[in-house]
Amino acid sequence: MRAILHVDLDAFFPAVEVREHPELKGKPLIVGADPKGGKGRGVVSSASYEARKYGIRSAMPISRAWKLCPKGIYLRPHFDLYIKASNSIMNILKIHADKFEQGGIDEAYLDVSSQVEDFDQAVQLARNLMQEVLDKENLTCSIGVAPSKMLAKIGSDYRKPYGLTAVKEEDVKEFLFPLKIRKMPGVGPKTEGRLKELKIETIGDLACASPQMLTRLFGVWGARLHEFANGFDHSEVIEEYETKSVGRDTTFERDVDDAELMQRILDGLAEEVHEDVIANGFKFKTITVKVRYQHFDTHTRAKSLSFPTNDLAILKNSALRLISPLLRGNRKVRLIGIRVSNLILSNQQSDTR
DNA sequence: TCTGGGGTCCTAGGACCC
DNA sequence: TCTGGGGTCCTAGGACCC
Repeated sequence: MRAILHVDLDAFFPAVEVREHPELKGKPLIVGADPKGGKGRGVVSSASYEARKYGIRSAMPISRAWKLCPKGIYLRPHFDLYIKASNSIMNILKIHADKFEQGGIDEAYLDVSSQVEDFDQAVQLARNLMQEVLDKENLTCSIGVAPSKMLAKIGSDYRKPYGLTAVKEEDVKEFLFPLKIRKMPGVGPKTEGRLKELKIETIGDLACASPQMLTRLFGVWGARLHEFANGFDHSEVIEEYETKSVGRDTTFERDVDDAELMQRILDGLAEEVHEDVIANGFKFKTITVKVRYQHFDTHTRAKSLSFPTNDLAILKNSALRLISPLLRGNRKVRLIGIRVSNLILSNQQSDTR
């Protein structure tokens, strides 16, 4: 029997802020960009449940959040605090898992198959974990218990906050089919729109759709969607991921057309990326720059070197050469960024590719 | 409503090699 | 003279996740 837990911390950033400042408890709290009286540029990172009552959600423009709830308490994120709290909690969870995979700052998958004799014991383990995290860290989480990662993830979201949802093998279809397609991990706004045009609204509709048609329209992803909808997901809890790329980008407070300013900012971003690369012992072969113009159309330019390097001067020069053509033509620029990929560990010899 | 910053994965065309 | 097929790498763009 396979038993997977997905643990998801409830409104994590605001919850940590409340823990540090108990007087904030019960207030509509919005962690994200500076709203600047409704003129701010940026988005909501995370909103407390009280703020969600006003319709405020993660990734919503902060200016819109301000209109919905001008009296809310708006905080800049304190990532150092969140990372510390996250690490403590992950260390608690890890102990109870055969295999452990962190899926972000506020969530993790645990394969607990050999820790339990049956499904009911897995549910009890989840219950104990929720209690242990609350006792030790004074933060709440929600957990999904299921035979697969995908179902566990949908489960953890099903009864938030401080909710436990267990989906047994024999109940999979009954649980899954009535859900909206958007609940499926990997179905975002675009895929939702395309599926709705095909009159596919629920996971049950998706399960009954022709897999050939889904593959034609969505490629390999379409085939997986169909399998997921029918409850098939054999993906494993992966202990270690390797970093594939390192990058930095920045959005200007106002759209700019000053090429010299942009060059200085790009140099600064290159220095930050370089620091990260050195700290992790990487070399890189590919450099990619990104420019987002005034109305959000975004372009990238990439160049692969014939050799891996970690040299800052090469990084800066390459980035400048790549970005220059994108900055001609006096278009106002909203964002610039730089990323390196094709990484190898710098203590390895160079022709590893 | 007007869209952050950190990433991952997929697609598709073209170059190039055997 | 009128054009194969498989594999890999590169580049640009797009969808998605937290």
